[in-house]
Parts: sequence; structure tokens; C-alpha cells
Amino acid sequence: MAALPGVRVFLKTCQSLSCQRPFRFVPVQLASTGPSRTFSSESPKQPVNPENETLIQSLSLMGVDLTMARRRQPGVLRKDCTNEKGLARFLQGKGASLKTIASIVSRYPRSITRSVEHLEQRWRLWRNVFQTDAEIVSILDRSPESFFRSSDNGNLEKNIAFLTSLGLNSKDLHRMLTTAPRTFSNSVELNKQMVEFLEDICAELGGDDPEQFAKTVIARNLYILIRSTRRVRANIDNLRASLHLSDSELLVLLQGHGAEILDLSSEYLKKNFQNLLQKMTVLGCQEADVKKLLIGYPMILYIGPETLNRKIDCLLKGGVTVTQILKKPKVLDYSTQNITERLTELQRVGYDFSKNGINILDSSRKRFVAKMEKLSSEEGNPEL
DNA sequence: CTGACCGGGATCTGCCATTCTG
DNA sequence: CAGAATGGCAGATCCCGGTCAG
Repeated sequence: MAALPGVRVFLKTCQSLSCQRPFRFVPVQLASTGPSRTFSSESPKQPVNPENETLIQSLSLMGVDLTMARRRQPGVLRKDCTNEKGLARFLQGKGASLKTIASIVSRYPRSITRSVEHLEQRWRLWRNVFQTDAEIVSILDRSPESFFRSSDNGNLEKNIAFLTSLGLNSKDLHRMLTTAPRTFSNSVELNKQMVEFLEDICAELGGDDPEQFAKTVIARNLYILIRSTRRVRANIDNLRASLHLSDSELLVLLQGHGAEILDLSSEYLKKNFQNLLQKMTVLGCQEADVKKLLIGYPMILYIGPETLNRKIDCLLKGGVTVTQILKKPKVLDYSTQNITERLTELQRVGYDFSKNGINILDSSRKRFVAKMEKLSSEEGNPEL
């Protein structure tokens, strides 16, 4: 937990921040020497500590949304020493537009407290994973917090080393830092906890290669490391309980597509499961059918109750049977809109699902269109 | 060539609560 | 104590195409 006080001290001392003091604004406080005065007049403790006017102006000039910044990290706006100019120059040098920079500072004001040395070091570390500055800029634009929330570069370095040591290759790391950049701001301890947790799960379930297991789960679900072990555990427990899975069945599921739903909010997962069970029961399915469905296609739990029901109803109305859905649940992967359109088109040409199956619903748009063209032309020349 | 099977790619932040630190 | 750092949460799919057996 105690993450290297030494590193932090070091970083602190080498920050060369530009100091802008609102020299003449402070005295208000200092002047209040008379104890009685201070006591009575300051009762509504509005300006405990006033904002740094010079800083405010500087930010304003940069186009920073002060209302937003104030709402997010009011303390930053009161600081005497900040580095907004250095930050702006630095980011510009990396190819960020002024608008992007303003947006970054608006959304994560603390970014202006980082020194250029610190920024350069952090950037270098990110460049271990990314090939270009542009990639990093686009992520900062998306999620400034991921880059700036932690000032601990040592920790970041250790994270990269740790994640690499798990056997994640550079492609995995790249995807991870792209899609779940927060992972790299977690303390290594936190990330280790999750990995150990996964390894324990594997061992508990009688798996023989916990490390491989953890790696597989993480590679399959890059969001795992920004979730709490509590959540992941709840999801695993729920899956096991609701599906009545044996240890080995569960192990297989988690290493397979089951991994992809582990990061869902556990309440959401539970709700979706209950809805699915109910829906399928109403449609005449046995629990065993549902279990098989889920083992074969866990991603179905990703779909919210309303969407799922709508899709299923839509398919049924279009002439698809429950049995066909059970056999080819991947058709639920597509949007209701997409499904509806295809069903309509298929109906128009008299496509027979009972004869041809429903695989046609699970194909890319390009392939579907090509197929439809063929069907229509055959309709035009019946002798073919 | 065709279709079934399968895996992969995109996407996922912004806020609040708690704990640490000077 | 203020501010910094860190942990945790809610939100909620869709689509494409390589490959291989037939």
C-alpha cells in the first residue's frame, strides 16, 4: 500500500513550476489582525482561501472552462505554483491542438501541477507502449484523468514491467492502454491483487496453471484490471450459483467467453440473468436449455433486459423459432434495427428459415447484401 | 465457391468516496 | 486541515471478415 515515499519526494523536489503569486490579493487575510474582526466578519467561510487570480486569467486565456475546472478540482485554482504554460507548451509539442489542451485542463485541472520533467518522463513511459505521440494525444483527449491522475512515474514503470511479466505481449499492452488506460494508473499493488485473485480462483477450481489462467482472462477482458476484485468475485459466484456449474465447467467458461462478462456491474449481470431465465421459461425452455445457451454464448448477458426481449420478440415475429435462437444465439449480437431490416427483406423474398436456417442473420452487411442480391436475381430468373 | 464457425475490433469515462500526506 | 492520490462505481453492443470443410 505504502507506495514508495522516496520516489514521490524525489519527484516533488525536481518540479520546476512557475510561481505566480497574486501578490496584492493576499493581504485581505493578513490585514485582519484584530482578532475580534476576523472572528465576526468571516463567519460565512466563503473564501477560506481565495483563488489565484493570475492563474485564473491565465487559464481563461487558454480557453479553459473555469466553471468545469472549479467544479472538479477547486483546490488547484487556489494554488500559487502551477505549470499551465509548461503543460500547454509540452502538449503542443506533442501535436495537441489548443482546443484539446483547454479541454484536458478543464476536465482534469490537476494536470497543470505537473512539471515538464515529470511530463516528459511519463510520456516516455507511455511511448514504450505506443508508437506515436498522436496516439497518446488522442487518449489524453479522451481521458485526461488516466494520464494525469497519478504523479507516480515509478509506479507506472513498475506496472508496465508487471503487466509484461504476466506474459501479455506488446499488442495486448497496447490494446490495454488504449481501451483501459486507467489500468496503468492503478497502483501495482492493486493490479497484483487482481492477478493474484484470479490465480486463486483458478487454483480453487482445480486448474493447474493459475498464471496462464490469469493471463488468459485479462487478455480476453482488458477491463478486468480496472474493476474491483469484489465485483469480479461477485460475478463469478453468481455465474456458478445460477448455472449450477461444477468447478471444471466454471473454469472452462471463465477462460473462454465467460471472461468477457466478468467486468459487468454485478447487479446488472444478475438482472440480465434473471430476465433471460424468465423470458426463456415463458417461451417454453427448460433451465437446462438456458444453461447450455449461456455456456455457449455468455455474451448474451451483456444485453440489457429491454434490448434482449425486444430482439427475441422481433426474431420470433419474423418467423424464427426459439429452438433456432438457442442453437444460434449469435444472431442476438446484431442490433434490433439490423435484425428488423433483414427480417423484412428476407420476408420479401420469401426466405424460409425452417429450410435454410438463420445463419444468414449472422453475417456482415456486405455478405448479407451479396446474398440478397443473389436471391433476388434467382427470383427474377426462376429457372436458375 | 459457399456457408458455418469463430475470433477479433471498436469501445470505456467521469464522477464520488476514502485514504494518505505535508 | 486542504489538497493529492487512489479506489470504486454505473453505464450496457454491434459489426466484420478469415478460415476451412464440403
